[in-house]
Amino acid sequence: MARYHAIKIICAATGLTNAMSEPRRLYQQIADQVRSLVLRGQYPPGARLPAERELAQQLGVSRPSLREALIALEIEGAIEIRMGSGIYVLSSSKPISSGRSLGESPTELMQARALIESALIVQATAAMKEDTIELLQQILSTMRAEIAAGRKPMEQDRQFHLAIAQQAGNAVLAEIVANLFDERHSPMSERIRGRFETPESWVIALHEHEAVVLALEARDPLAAQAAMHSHLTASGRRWLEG
Amino acid sequence: MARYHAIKIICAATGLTNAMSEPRRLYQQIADQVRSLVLRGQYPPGARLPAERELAQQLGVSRPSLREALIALEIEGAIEIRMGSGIYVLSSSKPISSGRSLGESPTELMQARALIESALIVQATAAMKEDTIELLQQILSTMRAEIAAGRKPMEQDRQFHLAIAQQAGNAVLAEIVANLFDERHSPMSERIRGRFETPESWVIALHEHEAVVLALEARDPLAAQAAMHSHLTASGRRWLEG
DNA sequence: GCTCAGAATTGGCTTGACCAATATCCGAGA
DNA sequence: TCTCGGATATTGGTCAAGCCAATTCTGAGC
Repeated sequence: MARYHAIKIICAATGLTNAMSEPRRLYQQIADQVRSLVLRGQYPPGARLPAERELAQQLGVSRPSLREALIALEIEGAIEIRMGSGIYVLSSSKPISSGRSLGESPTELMQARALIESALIVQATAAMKEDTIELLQQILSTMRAEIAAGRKPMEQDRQFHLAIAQQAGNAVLAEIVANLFDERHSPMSERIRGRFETPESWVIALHEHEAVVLALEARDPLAAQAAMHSHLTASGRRWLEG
Repeated sequence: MARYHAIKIICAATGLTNAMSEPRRLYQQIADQVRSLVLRGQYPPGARLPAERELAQQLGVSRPSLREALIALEIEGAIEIRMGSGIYVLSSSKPISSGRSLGESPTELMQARALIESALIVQATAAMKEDTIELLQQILSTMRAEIAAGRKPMEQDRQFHLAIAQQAGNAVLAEIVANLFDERHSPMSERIRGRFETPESWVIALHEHEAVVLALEARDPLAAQAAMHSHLTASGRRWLEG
């Protein structure tokens, strides 16, 4: 009884409906709620959140469920829980304490990709073969079809970046590029991802990919580097800001 | 009552005493327990863990506490929880850059390091703090002493590259740099290494490191990039050709 | 004004229960 | 004998209420 009530409240506040959103676990929804409270500036860094009992009641959920969400946020590094004292918002910038390398920030992940793939594509341009360019164009073609069909061309995206990396002829770098790409879909990252995967954002991403291929066709290393760097930084922004 | 019993059991199994170990939260201790069960091979990737109720009883803790630990492990990507089905062990999450293939090609490994660290040091130069430069000089100083004493300043070498990587302020990139460095000491790589580690070659490497620091002191990104790239390619040559 | 003990607050953890999703089993029908 | 479908058991998801422990607050006594 109370449960359905709570979910309804949460979904309404999040702008989701029960029907379309795949039923995420309650603690994830609660974590989103609390995160948005913080991001909304209602609780600035250093501030203390309401007590667990109160916050649970305020969100219409039970205390154990709230606690699960708080643990998730604690692992992310968004809050700090001090026994007997309260729940405190940490500064969004990475806490000095570190240690928890688990909380890899999406920002840093995309920065790393931008740095590595930008440098890589310079070498790849020099070694670029006609075959590879055709492959890239074919990937883009499939990407267009997927978008038109309302699907997410995630796999094509991966192939695109991997094909370029492989063209540089260094298996170590290619593996790093692949791993960094896949990292975006780790459980951690999935959770943080907002509603960034709209059809519109994929269209924009498609155009950025096309710009990269154009530079490659022209055998222009610097243009390719600029296009790739621009794509990955923009992609990171979309990912985070929705 | 039951609670103290549980903590005692856990601490005994973990080899900790209540007195000396700062009392970590229970869910963290439980997560460690489960993690060790998995690492011990008792539950290989893909295997299903006991049900929550059973596992909780087995570890001597309550179900909510166990659930908190499972959520932490789920976020880490160590396990997957499927509603109504069970808790499954995921393939051990790989570090961002690792894997057996890395060590198999020393040439490519050093090329990758050259590309990444060269790009990285450009950003690091901009963010370089006086403290870090002093740290680097201190590392070089120790390096000189080690060489003079006839030892191999391997650890100082590692610290040097890591300190620069960390200065760029990106944990993901820093981790990659560290992993690539360590990769050189994999069994495979060790075997390939020739006479590389003569005192003379270490002296040359020391001078290359000094050139990097000089460029950093001058706040000259391009010079730093050139020095780092030159160092790593030369280092790769020495490693292979002896 | 300061100190310190006790009360109030707050997180930590447990017990017990019910709901919902999934898996399993077993019998009816082909 | 095999297959299919539904009843049943298993398993995760969530809630309610309560007690313990750490911290903070309060006020009496100095």
